[in-house]
Amino acid sequence: MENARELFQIMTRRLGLLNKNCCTVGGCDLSPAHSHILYEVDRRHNPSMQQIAETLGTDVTTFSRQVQALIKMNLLQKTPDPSDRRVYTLSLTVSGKMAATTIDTQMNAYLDEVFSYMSEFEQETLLRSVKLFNEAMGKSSKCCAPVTG
Amino acid sequence: MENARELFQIMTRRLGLLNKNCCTVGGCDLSPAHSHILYEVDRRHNPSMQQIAETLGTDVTTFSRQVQALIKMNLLQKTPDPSDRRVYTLSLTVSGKMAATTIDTQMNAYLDEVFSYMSEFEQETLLRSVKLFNEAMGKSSKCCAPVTG
DNA sequence: GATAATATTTGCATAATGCAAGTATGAGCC
DNA sequence: GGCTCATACTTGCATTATGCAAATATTATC
Repeated sequence: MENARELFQIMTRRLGLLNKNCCTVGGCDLSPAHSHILYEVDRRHNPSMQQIAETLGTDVTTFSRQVQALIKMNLLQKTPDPSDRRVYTLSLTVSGKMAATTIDTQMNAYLDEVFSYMSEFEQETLLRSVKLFNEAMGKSSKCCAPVTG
Repeated sequence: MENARELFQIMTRRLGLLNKNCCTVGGCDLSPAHSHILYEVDRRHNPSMQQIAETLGTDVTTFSRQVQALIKMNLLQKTPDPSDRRVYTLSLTVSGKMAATTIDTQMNAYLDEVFSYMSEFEQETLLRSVKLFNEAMGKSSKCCAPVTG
């Protein structure tokens, strides 16, 4: 396990599995895709549908349907933007906010458990490194460019 | 962007998009799922179907069909295990090996580009940290346990 | 040699995806 | 104002992906 790609491949695979497992929230069984949407809407301020879809790299039509599903589950709200009536603004319902928080807590709990196998110093180094890595990816123009954050 | 989950969420999203983009290899347009299979078969020695499916966290029946698709694309081979005829052993064809290598190269090239926005020291620290993190996840019993490597 | 366990495949029903086309609103220009 | 074009979002439709239950074939157990 020497080259960079290898390390990241294994890591993302594991985190992906984690994502699958951590999405069961109070009866509702959220797919990773749905969980990602809640996460992203939560961290933004009244984003439009298009913005979130682009950020997540999802086709808008697929995204439209995912949003419909989340609305039906009473986790998401769609509000028409008064300044441009073509646009819909997304926000979490109370249940949606709760679901997002629960998922976040579960994920962090799992990460804490993993961190227990690392020293304090190693943890901090890891988080600092990932932060720098994210920033570097943000600067890169090659691909994955639409992802902000 | 302060808690651990947040950092990893953003990172995996970006790397996921990268995976999507990097899978176009010589005409063949591989899905991330297919690419993961090639990757995993490549790094193992004649694994069984079950082993790979479990490692990737995929249902065996879904996996069986993914394998069929890759065989049809002439990237993968299925050989009956002489010592247990229930078992099929997977291996890459020459084209499959080539595809896997190409993807690996593309991914590493992209990562190199990203690394250009980081200092030598930061890169090394990142890779060392991720390695430790992977090992820690391997030790964790909570979830994602089946993933070896 | 009968029964249980394992590895893989197929049937089937469901869900996810994305392109093309449709609707509704806004912007630019005469 | 009114025509044309661009934009934000939704629906039709065909394709693909998914997973459970059941089938098949082989091996292990007793």
